[in-house]
Formats: sequence, C-alpha cells, structure tokens
Amino acid sequence: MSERPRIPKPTAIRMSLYLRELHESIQSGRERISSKLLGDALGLTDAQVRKDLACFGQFGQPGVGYRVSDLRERIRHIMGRDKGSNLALVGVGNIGRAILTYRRFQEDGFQFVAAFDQSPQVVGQSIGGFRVQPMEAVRAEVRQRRIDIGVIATPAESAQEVADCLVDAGVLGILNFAPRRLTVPPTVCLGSVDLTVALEQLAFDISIRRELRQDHS
Amino acid sequence: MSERPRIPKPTAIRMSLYLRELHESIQSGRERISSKLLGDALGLTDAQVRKDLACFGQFGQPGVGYRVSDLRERIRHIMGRDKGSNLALVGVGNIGRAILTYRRFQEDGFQFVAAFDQSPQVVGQSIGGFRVQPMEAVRAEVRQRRIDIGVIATPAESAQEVADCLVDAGVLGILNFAPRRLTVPPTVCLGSVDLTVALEQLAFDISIRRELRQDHS
DNA sequence: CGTTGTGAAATGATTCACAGCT
DNA sequence: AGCTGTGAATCATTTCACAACG
Repeated sequence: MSERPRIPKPTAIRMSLYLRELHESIQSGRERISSKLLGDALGLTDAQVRKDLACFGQFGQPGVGYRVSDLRERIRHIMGRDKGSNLALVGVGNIGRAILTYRRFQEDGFQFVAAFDQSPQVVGQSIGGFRVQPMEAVRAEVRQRRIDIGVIATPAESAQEVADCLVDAGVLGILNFAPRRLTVPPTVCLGSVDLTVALEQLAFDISIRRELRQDHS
Repeated sequence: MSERPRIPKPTAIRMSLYLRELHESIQSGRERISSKLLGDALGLTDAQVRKDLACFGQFGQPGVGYRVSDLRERIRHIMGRDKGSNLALVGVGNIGRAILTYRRFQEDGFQFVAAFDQSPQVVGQSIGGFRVQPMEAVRAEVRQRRIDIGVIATPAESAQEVADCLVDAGVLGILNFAPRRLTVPPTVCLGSVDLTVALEQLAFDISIRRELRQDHS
C-alpha cells in the first residue's frame, strides 16, 4: 500500500512514547506541538523526533509545528491502533491477574477476551470478569474470538509449551512475561517483558554510577 | 579500581540475559560453554557475546570456552548482584501486589523490605507479608532499612510526586511501572517498564509484518 | 521569524576475520 | 582442531546544519 522505508527498531519504540505524550498533550488542551517540545518531554532532540516521523511521511507545517490531534491519529493509524486487538491471557497467577485487570489496556485498544490456565484448580474460577478456561480450549477460542495476541504469564518452566500451543492455535504475536527466552516460528512476532532483567538493568546502572563517583574523588 | 571502557547500553542489557542463560546452564549441569553456544541460546552471534564480555576483561580459555559457574559469578559481581539490593514498593494496587509477591526477585538478590501507599484505605493492610505504610514513612524507612531502589506502581497521575518523594528520601534508583515519563535528578538512576508500550510495540511489529506479507503477494 | 524535512557528517554498534593460545 | 580476544570493516542510528516554507 504505502511506500515506507525500513523502520529502525529504536524508532518503532519511540513511536509508542510519542503516542503516550500526545495523549497527555491533548488532555492538557494543547493544539499544536513542535518537534522541540515533543522531544523535550521525552528526553530526545528535535531532530530525532523529526527523523522518526519522516519514516512515515510529512505531518508538520514549517514554521508552525504539528497539529496534536492530527499527529496522534496518524501515528495511531500507522501503529495499527485505530483497529483494536483481541488478547488472550495464559497463566492466571499473581502477574496474570494484574495484567488482566489493568485498565489502561482497554483505553489503548487492547482487549482481553479470554483467560487460560493449566492448573485445574483455577480453571472455572472467574477473574476480572473472565471464566478461566483449560489449555485445551485455546485453539477453538483463538479462532472463534479472533485473538491476535497471546500474553504469557506462566512460570518459566511452562512458557515454551504455552507458546507452542498459542502458535499452533494461530496467534499473530506473543507477549512473554516469563523469565525465559522463547522460540517461535518467524511468522509469529514476539515481545517480552522480564521484570528481573529490568531490575538488574537498573541495579547495574546504579553500580556503574557509583564507581564513576568514586573514581571522580 | 578496575579500568573499564564505556559500556554500550545494548551490552548492559545483554549482560542480564547472559546471567539468565548461565543460570539455566548451571541447572542443566553444564560445566563449560562457548560464545557460540551462549549466543545461539539468545539469538546472538558468537562475536557479539565475546565483544560484550571483552568490556569487562578476559574470562575464557582459547580452544575451550568459558567455565559456566565462573563466568556467572564474574558477571554477577560486575553487575553488583553479589551484594543484594533492598527495594521499596510504592502503590499497592493490582500490579504492585503482583510485584511484591513475585518470587523470582528474591532468588536474584532483590528484596522488598517495605511497601507504601497514598490511600488511607490500604495503609495498615498486610500484603505479601508487609504492613503497608503511609507515604509519610518513606523518608525514615529508606534510611533505616538502607533502601536502594524504589519501585513505583501507582497510577500515572501520582507517579511524579512519588518519584520526588523517593528521590528526596535518598534512593539511588527508581523503577517506574506507571505509564508516564518521570523526571529525576541526574544522580538518580531511572528504569521503566510500560506494559502498554510493550504491547503497542508488539502490535506494531505484527502490523508491519502483515503489510510485508501483502506486498509480497 | 520559527519550524519542518532532509541530505551529509559524526557517532555508535555489530559483524568479520584472523592471530594466537590450549 | 577449536575457541578466544580484538583490530578493522561494515552497518545502523543519531546529530548537525541548512534550504525551503508558512
């Protein structure tokens, strides 16, 4: 359809951040925004913002900037957020429950439509308005309810098995919260959120900064 | 102390992944591992693994590879994981509770030692073995219990205010789960986990891949 | 004026390729 | 033979700087 240059991964990540920021700008009643302003709000340079947007076309008016609501709509369209996505959760432990009841997702067009668990103890329970179903039901539900994305919130041990099951059922992408690397066929997109990695990353930054300060004295 | 080149951020992130993988290798009884093997497990090239490790010194034996447990210990030391970190949670909602009771953290040397919330309704409740304390107690607790890292799991609206409070109390780093960009002084390290960004990222990948497939036909 | 969009330059990261060790 | 550590080459991303525009 539209001709696009290859999109750098860092750019793709920042698009989400632009969206988040534009959402706030709209709520605070702003009409127009410049690349400088948008960049400052996110700790980026103005040039960076413009280069990112340039991947997708021309949105701004020289001398004026961008129309906030217009820019937001266009980015939403680019990222496919104008159509919603149906999600399924697998693994209804502590984290799973928190994700399932996270309000924010619905605002942004992500809707959970089913929840599954391996344990017979939780199957049948009602959590966040969903009746938890057994893994055997995954295949049928993914098709019937047009589930695009499977969210894995199981222990590390079962994550790969669950991923295989979701892939087999035909999801287009998987978001993995289990602390383990998953293997999926190249047709399926994979994202991951590892809380330990995030914490370790931060602790590492702290320890590096501490060393710098010592060297400095 | 040790002379180090500047560490590329991608390298820092991968160090966490190496640690995770080495942990598994140890559990599966492996004694030695090559850069090729370690790289394959994580979807990286062998050269990449070696370059990463080279930032911190020489760990391997030519012709043989790396001693798994040795390498793990050394990376743990480099990342400061050989000493534990004390954490405080602020915001005991759904996500906060899940984080507080996440077992994995303790295994990796991260220990929650306090939990706080703004709402008088939850203050005083006991969650995951912690008595939830009011925000006024943050300052004293951070000092008394040597809290290094504050974890923010509040709604977006109060996140910045909470961050200011934690900074003021003297934490070295903040991990932010609220969907909002925080500003902290340059002396404090900041990490963030935004679930919506992670999902959007994945949805974007899916939408890009879908387009490619269409173009291809 | 102020701001965009964009080539060109600079910086940063990854991959290559091989000398040297075991 | 097999593998590490590393300089050199390639590739990717960011920043610079400026012409064109409202």
